[in-house]
Amino acid sequence: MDYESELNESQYRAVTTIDGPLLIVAGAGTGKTRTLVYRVARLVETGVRPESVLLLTFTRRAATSMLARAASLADSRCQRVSGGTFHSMAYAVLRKYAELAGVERSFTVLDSSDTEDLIDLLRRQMNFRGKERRFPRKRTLCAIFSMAANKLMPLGDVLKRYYPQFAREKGDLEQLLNAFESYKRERQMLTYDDLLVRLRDALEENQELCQRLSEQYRYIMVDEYQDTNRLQAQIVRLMTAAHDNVAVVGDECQAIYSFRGASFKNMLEFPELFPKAQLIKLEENFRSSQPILNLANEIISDASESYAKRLFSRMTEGEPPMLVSAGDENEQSRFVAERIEELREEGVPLHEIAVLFRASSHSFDLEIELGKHGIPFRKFGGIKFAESAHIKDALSFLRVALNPADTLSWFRALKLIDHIGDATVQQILDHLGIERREFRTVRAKESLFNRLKQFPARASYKDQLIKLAHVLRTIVEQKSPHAQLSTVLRLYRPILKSRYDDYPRRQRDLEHLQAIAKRYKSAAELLADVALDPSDAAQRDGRGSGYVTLSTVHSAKGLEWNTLFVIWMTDGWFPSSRSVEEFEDLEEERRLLYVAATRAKQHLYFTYPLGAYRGGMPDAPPVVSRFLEFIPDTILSRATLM
DNA sequence: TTGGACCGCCTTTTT
DNA sequence: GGCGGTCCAA
Ligand SMILES: Nc1ncnc2c1ncn2[C@@H]1O[C@H](COP(=O)(O)OP(=O)(O)OP(=O)(O)O)[C@@H](O)[C@H]1O
Repeated sequence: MDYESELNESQYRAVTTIDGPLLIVAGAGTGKTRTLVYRVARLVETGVRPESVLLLTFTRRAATSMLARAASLADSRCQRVSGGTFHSMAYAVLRKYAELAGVERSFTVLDSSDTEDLIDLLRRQMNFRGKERRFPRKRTLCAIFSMAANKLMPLGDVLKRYYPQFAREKGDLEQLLNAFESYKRERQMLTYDDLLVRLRDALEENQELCQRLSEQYRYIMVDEYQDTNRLQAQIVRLMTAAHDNVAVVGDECQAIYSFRGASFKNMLEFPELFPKAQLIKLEENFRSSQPILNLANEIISDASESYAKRLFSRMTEGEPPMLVSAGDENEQSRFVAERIEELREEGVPLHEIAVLFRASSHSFDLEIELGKHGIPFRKFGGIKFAESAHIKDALSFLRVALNPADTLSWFRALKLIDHIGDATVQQILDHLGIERREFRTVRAKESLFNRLKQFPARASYKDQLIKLAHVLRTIVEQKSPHAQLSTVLRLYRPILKSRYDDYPRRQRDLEHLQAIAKRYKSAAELLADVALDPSDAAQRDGRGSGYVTLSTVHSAKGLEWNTLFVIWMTDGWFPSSRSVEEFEDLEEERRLLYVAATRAKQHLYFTYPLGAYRGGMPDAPPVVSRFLEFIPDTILSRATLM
């Protein structure tokens, strides 16, 4: 391939600078992703073993599509390059080198709702209630603990800095954290954060592992480096100990994940971690027309911590972005739907159109309206398939069968039976001796599940409990996750119907889950994939092109569309009213809007409803987002729907 | 011990 | 409009 004609001069330099540490700093749409794709292709073409190249991205979806592009551009061997998120890579490494890393190979991955449930369970057991003071709720607890892990900060510092209102609970929180950590360790459960922490610890403590990993991965690339955290930076440093071959790309203006412990300071600190680092800047935007970039520059130039970059493009022609005020929410939805219909008639393919919003619930009304207009759409972000209750219910049986020490899943499965609550589950687990023994072999598991039938059960739930025991026994013997799910569903379907009014929808989800399960040979793989990728696993199939994309701005990162709508540009919604108090939070909202605006290639609309609607800023009439309010008409034209 | 009724608080972004 | 906590009947 002729790399020089496909890339501009600095991109070409980034692609051909192969050895040693490299920091690529670049604005939106300047070809960072393209550069990484070509860099992968180039490495493979010059004879580097594809398996020794590692591409770390923000979602697994991004990695898959980048590798597919590299393969189609150059060499099909690019498909064999290792790609994924830090978390999926950590999972793979911990499984592969379980002994060296000091974990059981059969460890369970807890997704965020499992983690919340576990913390809730422990909090209740430790009984912090009854106190006058308010104790943080489970979501907040997870966020606090996660922040400490990802920012490498002691709990006390996290409290002082981000949660001063709970600083007085430090003692109790530390106690809870300790209980949480030992509970997970005893049962070989790893949260998302643990995947990274345990990998880091293993790399630090075990020279051999460190050595073997740096040999396995000779060339490492990290996309979206501005949204990595310090823990991830440590991992990158340790994994490249033997060769320093690492290229990271990022844009400080697009840092939008600080709520998850990420910090764009990683970009600034990269040269300290890798003193030999070369710096390459990409400046020309290839995505958007200049009028769109003018608006983006305007949004970000108001930033109080002024970023020096200004985006420019050779596509100087184009209409300026438009700000449209609607009477109420539904008028906003109708405007978007009707405009999409017009575009469709003009021949714009639906996959070149997207609607973005700050929070996933903001699109509910639009979803109904698009339905009425017969416009197919797909939604990204928000509630995840794998985190809905019915999917977790069904999978909890597979988890128990795989790892009977997974008490969390026992609670979930047993409590599906009427008249069994927390107390009864605990009695059952005591009866089974779950906490004391190990159950690895099929034999041991079978006799365990048989013992379930001998539990002195009350008449009110005895029959159901025996059925459940039978289901568990059966699925231990079954190999394929598809067959196992069929067994589970025989028990679970009636329960589903009695519990949920909207069971037809949920039943369809379960059928979908079964279809997904067909792709897997073992329950362990299925469960890991579902946990590591709670939304994608369900959406991987059928990447058709005949639909409009609806997405949170966060999930739209790195993507681009010809025509873009950003809805709910009402102050209090975007920026979110919860982020306007703290300066740093507000700046992150601004960067978020910058990310949104720079997704558009040619047409960009912002809409906001004027009609009174509760929420956002209570008791105040809705006004347009402070980020757009004072932008001159020449840069952002205005229209009102009537 | 479970589960239903009631009340008050909070409401985001994701691996 | 949902979730978490509390109170009470069965
Ligand atoms: N040298 C080039 N010649 C032609 N088109 C290019 C070139 N570089 C990038 N592009 C195109 O510009 C668009 C933006 O590129 P890309 O997605 O790689 O940018 P990015 O820096 O990753 O963007 P962002 O950070 O905003 O997600 C893509 O459509 C890409 O194909």
